[in-house]
Amino acid sequence: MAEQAASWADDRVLLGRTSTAERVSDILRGRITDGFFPPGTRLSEEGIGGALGVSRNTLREAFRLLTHERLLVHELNRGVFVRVLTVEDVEDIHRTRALVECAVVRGLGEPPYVLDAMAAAVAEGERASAEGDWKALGTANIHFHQALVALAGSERTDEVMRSVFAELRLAFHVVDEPRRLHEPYLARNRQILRMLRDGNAAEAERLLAVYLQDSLERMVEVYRRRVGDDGSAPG
Amino acid sequence: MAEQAASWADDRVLLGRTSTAERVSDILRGRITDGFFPPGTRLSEEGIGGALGVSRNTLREAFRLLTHERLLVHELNRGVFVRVLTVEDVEDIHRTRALVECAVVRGLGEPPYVLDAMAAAVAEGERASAEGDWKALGTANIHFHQALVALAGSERTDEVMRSVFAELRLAFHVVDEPRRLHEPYLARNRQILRMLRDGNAAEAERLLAVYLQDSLERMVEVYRRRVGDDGSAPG
DNA sequence: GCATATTTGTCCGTATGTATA
DNA sequence: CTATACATACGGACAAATATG
Repeated sequence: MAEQAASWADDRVLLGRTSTAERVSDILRGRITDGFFPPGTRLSEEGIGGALGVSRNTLREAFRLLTHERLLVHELNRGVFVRVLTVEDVEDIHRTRALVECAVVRGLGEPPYVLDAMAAAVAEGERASAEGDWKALGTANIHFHQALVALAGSERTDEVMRSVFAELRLAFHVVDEPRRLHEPYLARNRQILRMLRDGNAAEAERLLAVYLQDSLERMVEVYRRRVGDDGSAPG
Repeated sequence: MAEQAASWADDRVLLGRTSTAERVSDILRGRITDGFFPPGTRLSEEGIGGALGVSRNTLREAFRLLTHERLLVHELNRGVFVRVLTVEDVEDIHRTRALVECAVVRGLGEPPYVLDAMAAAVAEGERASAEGDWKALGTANIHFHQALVALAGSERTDEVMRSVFAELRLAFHVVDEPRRLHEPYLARNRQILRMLRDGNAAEAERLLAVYLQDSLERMVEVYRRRVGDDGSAPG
């Protein structure tokens, strides 16, 4: 434990800029989005703090950060848990996505557009699909939509949606049927990209709206089977 | 100081539900949006903690909450400051508003719409204007647009935009010409509300887009004079 | 440039309150 | 109802960084 603390200090000297709490939250965020801490898991202060060699106060700061990213829920005097999304959450996430993503496409100016990041995400998805790595395919799909949002050129919008997409990943870990959930959308992403390349933003927007509607329906269907209507959420 | 701590404890017994850090952050948020702590102010741990009768650890948690709401900026080993928005921030805020608010109006279904909250905000603005309370008029304008966003019925979108509007208020405190900044928009809000009442969402969206564009231009113009192009931001 | 005082970053120990077995 | 486990919040301590003279 003391040795761990020493290595932390070394890191700080090396890269200097971030606080201990931020680095702890980075680690935990990775564990959560990777599914190592599945939704519903309780993160005890003593357990995690001991394992990572940081004090409770520092760890609590990291918890606060992740709570505000909606990845953890904090129940007074009970502790923090990895968030379990309800069906209503999933629906609201898709509402927000539809609102923002379609507005981004509609707000595009004159073609041509800078589509490198979206093309890269499609390629990433094709690689993952060829290797049968469905979890990676889900990640690639999210990258595609993040790149789409980035076309708006708004830092705030990017950040907001990054957090929404992180929530979406929580839902992925609950249903855990990655192939059925992600494979059908690779072709659709490719199609949307093609429309944008052709400068046909209107058709791209239409495809995107249908895409999101379908995705929501399939998600809700599978989700209901898995967790029941109440979502068995702690809150 | 000890007496203050005792009163805190009493409060907790009374209303029971929220943590101390949350209540502290509520107080500080009020001080910031009221302009009591203007942008650029440094909030010392000792000073604030002593005044409010809470420990440093608790206060730091409150700071974290407000930092994630973008109201404070945290500089390593230097402390927390009330955020000073740059011109780029103001532009990005308006980009986000245009994207979301216009998308909300476009996404409205069949009329009639539930416009009570928007009507109440207009009435609030008329009252403030009649009394010459321009700060309150600015608040009423924000309430109008929050109510507009709420028409989408998305909890996440509401929360996201609440934070964006809180940032906007920071900019208000920098320019500090409240009448010039807020008075022209009361009539426009009334007009948008009328269009929605008539079920003419398309025209309402057009008016809204023009509104936001004008508002941004005026804001940037006044803002540049006040803080210079760099925004004199700490970060 | 240097020495000092101030402030933050991190951690610990502990008393109290709350939830649960 | 009691006992246990845990979270909340406080105060103190020391190192490290920053600000000040």
